[in-house]
Amino acid sequence: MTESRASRVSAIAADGSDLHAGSAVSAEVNSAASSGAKKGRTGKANSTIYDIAKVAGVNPSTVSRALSKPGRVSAKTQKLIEKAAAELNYQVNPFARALPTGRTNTIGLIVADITNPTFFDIIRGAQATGNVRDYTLVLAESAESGATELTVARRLMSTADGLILASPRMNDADIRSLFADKPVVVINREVEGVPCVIPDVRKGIGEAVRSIAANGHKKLAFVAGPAQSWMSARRWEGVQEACEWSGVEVIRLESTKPTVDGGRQVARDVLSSGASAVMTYNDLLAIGLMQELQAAGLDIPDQISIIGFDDIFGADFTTPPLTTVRSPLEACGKAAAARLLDLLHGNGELARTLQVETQLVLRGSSGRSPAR
Amino acid sequence: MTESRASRVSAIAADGSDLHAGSAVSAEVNSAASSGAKKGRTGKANSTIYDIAKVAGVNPSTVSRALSKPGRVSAKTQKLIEKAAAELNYQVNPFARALPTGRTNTIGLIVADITNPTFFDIIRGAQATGNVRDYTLVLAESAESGATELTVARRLMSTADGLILASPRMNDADIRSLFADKPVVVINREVEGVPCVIPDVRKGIGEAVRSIAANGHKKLAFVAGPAQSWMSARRWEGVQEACEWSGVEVIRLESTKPTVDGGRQVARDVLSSGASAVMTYNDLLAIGLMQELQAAGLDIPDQISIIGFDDIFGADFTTPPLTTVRSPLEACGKAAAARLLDLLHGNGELARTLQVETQLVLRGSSGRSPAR
DNA sequence: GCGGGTGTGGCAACCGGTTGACAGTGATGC
DNA sequence: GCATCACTGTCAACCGGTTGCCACACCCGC
Repeated sequence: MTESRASRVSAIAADGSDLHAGSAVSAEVNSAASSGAKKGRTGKANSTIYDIAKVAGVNPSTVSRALSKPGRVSAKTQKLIEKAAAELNYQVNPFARALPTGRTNTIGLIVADITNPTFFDIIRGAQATGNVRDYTLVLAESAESGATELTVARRLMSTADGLILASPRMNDADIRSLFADKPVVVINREVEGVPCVIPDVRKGIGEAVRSIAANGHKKLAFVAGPAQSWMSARRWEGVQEACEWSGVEVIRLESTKPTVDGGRQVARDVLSSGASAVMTYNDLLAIGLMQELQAAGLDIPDQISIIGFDDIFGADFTTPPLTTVRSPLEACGKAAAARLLDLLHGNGELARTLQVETQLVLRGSSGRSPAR
Repeated sequence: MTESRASRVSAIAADGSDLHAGSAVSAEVNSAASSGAKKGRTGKANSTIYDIAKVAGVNPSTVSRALSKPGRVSAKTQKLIEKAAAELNYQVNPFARALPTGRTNTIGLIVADITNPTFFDIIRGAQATGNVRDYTLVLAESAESGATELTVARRLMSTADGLILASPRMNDADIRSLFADKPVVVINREVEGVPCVIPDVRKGIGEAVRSIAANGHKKLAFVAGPAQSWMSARRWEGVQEACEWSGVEVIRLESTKPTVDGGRQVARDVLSSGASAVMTYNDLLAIGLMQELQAAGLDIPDQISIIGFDDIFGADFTTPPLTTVRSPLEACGKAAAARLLDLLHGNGELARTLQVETQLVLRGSSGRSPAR
């Protein structure tokens, strides 16, 4: 039987070791490409470049070149080999390719929590761009901890060609040390010396605060996110700045956690603050806050206006639908992947920060200040 | 236990050559584990079993065995090698391991759409279980098409040890042909001869319809999902059965697509149907429907009751929050992964269908029939 | 006709593990 | 005391591509 390739009998538990362990989810998207040969049964017996070489009557190395070094072989041989490859329904073995080259055609993406909808669109964007350029995106979760994040990043680094860090929790020095090793692109944070993609909060916030001021609100509360969040700090800065500019008084409230629950918990502080408009660090907080305020009998937006951040999936499920400052998350993911791939292919410009624009999405949860 | 460590980050690109193409997202979750050696600069220069062999003064093959064949080497040598491995901060190269064995410690999961929240919890569950057993989960997207699904499945099959198909669109024969090749587990559908994990719709539907009947509703509309959806058919059957049992009249309405938009579009039919309660194929339809009905001035649940299916993320963001029949999606993901791993390790029971229970989650969108 | 340049293909040595076959060792059995 | 056997470790041949180096052809110009 020709080489049968270790039928998946396997066995072997490969259970965990003392250190490490980890797992991964990886999403693959087809692009075009029919699988080649017709019928299903082409199944298992994958062909190799050796098979192709035999059919085409050339050396395996020539096949390898024909398939991966455009122009290295003559047009005639090229045709020959391509025909044979198609005939045998050949597909490269990614492992075999990765072994000698170290090139895996894989980029890593690390997020704090796979199920956080904020990251959803980032994943999708990065995935889409990777897809186009024939790269696999490997997604890793850091469980919201800077330490595990670094561990995970190092491990991922060993099998991926480059890394995208979305809202990383680890410190700048660690990120730079990763970057020293292989290409890295950071999303939602600015790190000196490392290419970054960040939403330009000012435009969206400016629109939001202007809208608030125009609606007659005099006092705005900002519900902050996690203390270590770079993005939360930027948003707070932006809000302060815009408020100063617009002559709106602003106060800052703290949340326990950036979730729906955290939003509920902050409702009391919001009420006692006397603000007639609220902006929250993210949409989940806004949704929780809105639920709690409505439960307390408040009418939104007639009695209090609420504006979130991000425009996540479900932000328009609420009643009234949530007004929010949209971060173009999918665009961030796309841009980050594109930069990373450029870096990998040497078109690497200097490490420069790329800003993508935010914008206010006006829906029902914000409106005129109650005539008090 | 000791050995193993299989860093299996992997992810595998399955990229390809001219044909093929595709990309993947893979999510990794750390577990515990400090990365081993202290400082950061251990960086790139990965050590190999050859390095360990030199340090420990044994043959590389002995190292290989010590690390992956428990009991094959003497305890003394084992200790020696482990010490050397730890010292060098060794991590197996997953590609090198995969090449000769064909074993990738990777399982594939195919969903129709990565951004569909229904699959979210399935992904998370499968991921969690895979993680525990030291397997990487590779997620592939089929773009809702049976044909691309098969293509993607075949490709994934070549790099994964087994496959999980969530709500597959391809036909039974194709699924069986995949199963003939490597272990496959299907979620949300029953395929003769292939292990399946499906929610037992009856319990949840029974509860829902009983609640509807108890609230005095006489006529229920069921908004169906895609024609080729196995799950939609089961739900319709379940609803019919339960309605017969409870003496509620039921009619079936068709939706254009199983999304929020589809829900909006079906609102007219719902209104003209004269039903006072509606169950929809999934939550997205329910949410869209609710929005449209509310926009038309209807009060929910006072004038019409709405019940969805799945209990996706955001189902409780609505006002009123959505009553829904929860499918334990995360449990499905976990169970499917567990079955697949059992299959891979030979503990494979016969192909049997596993049912997980559904339950009614009573929230605000359903209530008493309007006294008409 | 000869030296030099360019375009092509072959050879063989990797990449880093895995594994079947086998040899050396010591223990055990009779 | 010798054959048997279980236990350990080594040897070497893979897995399937990639790539540096070289050889051979062929074309060119002089």
